[in-house]
Amino acid sequence: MAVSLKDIAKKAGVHVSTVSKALSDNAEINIDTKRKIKKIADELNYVPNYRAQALVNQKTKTIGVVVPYLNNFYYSELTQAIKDGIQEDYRVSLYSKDNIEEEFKHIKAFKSGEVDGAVFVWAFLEHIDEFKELGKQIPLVFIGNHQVELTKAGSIVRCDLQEGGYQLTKHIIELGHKKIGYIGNEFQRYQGFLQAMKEFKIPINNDFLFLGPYDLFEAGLNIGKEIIELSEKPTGIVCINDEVAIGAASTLIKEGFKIPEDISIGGNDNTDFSKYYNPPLTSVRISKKKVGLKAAEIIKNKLNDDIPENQLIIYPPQLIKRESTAVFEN
Amino acid sequence: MAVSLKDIAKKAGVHVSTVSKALSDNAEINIDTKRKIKKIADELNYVPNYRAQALVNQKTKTIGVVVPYLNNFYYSELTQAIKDGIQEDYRVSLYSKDNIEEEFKHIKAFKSGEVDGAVFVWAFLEHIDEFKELGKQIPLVFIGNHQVELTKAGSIVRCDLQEGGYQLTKHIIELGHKKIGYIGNEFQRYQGFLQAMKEFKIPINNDFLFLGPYDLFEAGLNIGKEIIELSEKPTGIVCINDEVAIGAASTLIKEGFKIPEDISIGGNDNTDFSKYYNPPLTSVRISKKKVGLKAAEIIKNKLNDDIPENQLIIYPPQLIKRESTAVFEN
DNA sequence: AATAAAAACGAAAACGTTTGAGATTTTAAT
DNA sequence: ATTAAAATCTCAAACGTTTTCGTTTTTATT
Repeated sequence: MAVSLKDIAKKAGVHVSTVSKALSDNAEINIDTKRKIKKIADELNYVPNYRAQALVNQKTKTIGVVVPYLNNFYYSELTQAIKDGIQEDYRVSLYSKDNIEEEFKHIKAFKSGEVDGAVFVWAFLEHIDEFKELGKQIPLVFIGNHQVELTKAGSIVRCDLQEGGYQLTKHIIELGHKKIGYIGNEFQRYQGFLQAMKEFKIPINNDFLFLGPYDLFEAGLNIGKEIIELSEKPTGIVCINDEVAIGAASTLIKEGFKIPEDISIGGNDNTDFSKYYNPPLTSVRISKKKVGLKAAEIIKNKLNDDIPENQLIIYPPQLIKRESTAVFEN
Repeated sequence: MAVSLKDIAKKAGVHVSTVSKALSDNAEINIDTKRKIKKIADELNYVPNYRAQALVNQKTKTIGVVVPYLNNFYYSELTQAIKDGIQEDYRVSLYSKDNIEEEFKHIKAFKSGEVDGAVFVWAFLEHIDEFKELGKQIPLVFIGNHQVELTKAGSIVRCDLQEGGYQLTKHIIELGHKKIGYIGNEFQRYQGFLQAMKEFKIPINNDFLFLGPYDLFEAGLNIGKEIIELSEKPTGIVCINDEVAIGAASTLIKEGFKIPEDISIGGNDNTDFSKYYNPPLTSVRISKKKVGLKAAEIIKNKLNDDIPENQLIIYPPQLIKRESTAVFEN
């Protein structure tokens, strides 16, 4: 069906290897022969067979990107950034994972050589041994993970989420709030929250803590309902991300609460829409773009045999104060 | 490095072909031999070489998905849906395109056999000839496009955007608005807008028309500023999508306008966050999930040689009335 | 016990490239 | 004109599978 080197060779009256070399501008082929061969290739609309090239070159020219899912601003922006950094030189294969087993499946697939390198977003630490093994075969980059152990398998690129959680909490404390809640379960950010609370000696009320795998609008919406039920309510809330913050805000607003007058709410990730929300959402910016591009850069460098040692790169977060947080007026 | 069939064969004292057959449970291999070979393969941690399989089977087990970009709810939700429909059986390679040339590059790459099938989201009609050619090689699905001509190259799955634009406009008209604006440039939706305006004999004021490639928050924000500058302002605005609607709303709200009391705004796509916005955004639901899953299903069916004819599938839209649109009070 | 049939395995080609070594031709140097 | 060197091309192996066909061994049939 598709035209191959053989077809060109036949038409040009030369050997396949000559054609191959001519098309790759090999110096040992006569310039006239090259011209002739290229012309025929053009006429026949020749495109090299990807599968054959992959086999003989031992490369698929593909980078695998394993990400939980896409319909979430944090992940989609990050994924886009990784892609932007890679697309010129490599194809990007996308793999989502709802659970540990799916990630394991992908690791195994990668061992079969279907990608030249891989980026894991929030990898499961349970796979540390598999990662170490895979890391010997192809370059790996982990995004988000804070476990230094992973540098034995690949490089790590992340933002300082603890510092982000700390800054946001501190900001709310400095606005005069004493009754502060937390929604979500990301370890580092929660540590930052605790750090600030401890530093400023703010007592922690367990009723204000909603620790769980909450990261969607709907989760925020539901927690908002729970907050409304509380007899004593927090006046400031630190949310694991912007979706949860907006989900919670939407419930509170619907029930007549004013933000920030009645309750201050802060998000995380500074996703695109946070500044367009009503009110514009205070959030912690983590450079998804920088992180994604850096991950791409590291992978590409490793594939070019530069910088063989694994790196650990941490970007600082930045608190973006907007109008969803305000001074606590008694 | 990686262990191959040859390694297993050597250890088992049999021929490679025997190993290959044994591992694929071919009936002509003795059950004991199979057991023995499988055990050795297990011990050696064998995984079949993807690249070799791709070459000999003439299949990459990969579907290419070409989408403008990801950091936009419409595209990311759609892409996720396509992936969900495909992932079990095929890998998903993602290709973004900022412009025509990039799409052309992808088409050419697909001709080289790097994917077994492809989904194009909002394909450029300029490539119709290339699509027809590629369509002979691998199954194609186009999402969003309304040009029937494309069915000569592949199947089309889309929502009835004109009907959506019509319904939304009609809804705003029926709320009593006479001064109605439009932001965006999608052909079908704009046709729906015009259709409703004509049907209800509402005069069109060119000052209220903002026709351009606007589909991001920021574009909406900027148009919002332009609207504020107008001496006579529209009281109802139909937006090409939710991002533009929210961008425009954010400016208007910032400048003291009340939504919907002063201006009604309607979006399109019914993206996840529209119902969480303040106020919750009236929007037109188009089933990104249904569309994505259907596209996946069609591709898979074609690869299984079922339903060889190209299809044209159109899903109806659904107007979701929320609180960003209200009766026009003079 | 002889023959046919079935079962189990091996040999080799094929997929379409790339690449290093070898063969041939041309050019340069004496 | 002879030889060396350079240029140009061909050969063949290799990448790691799958698969068809052929060969050998085992089992069944009379």
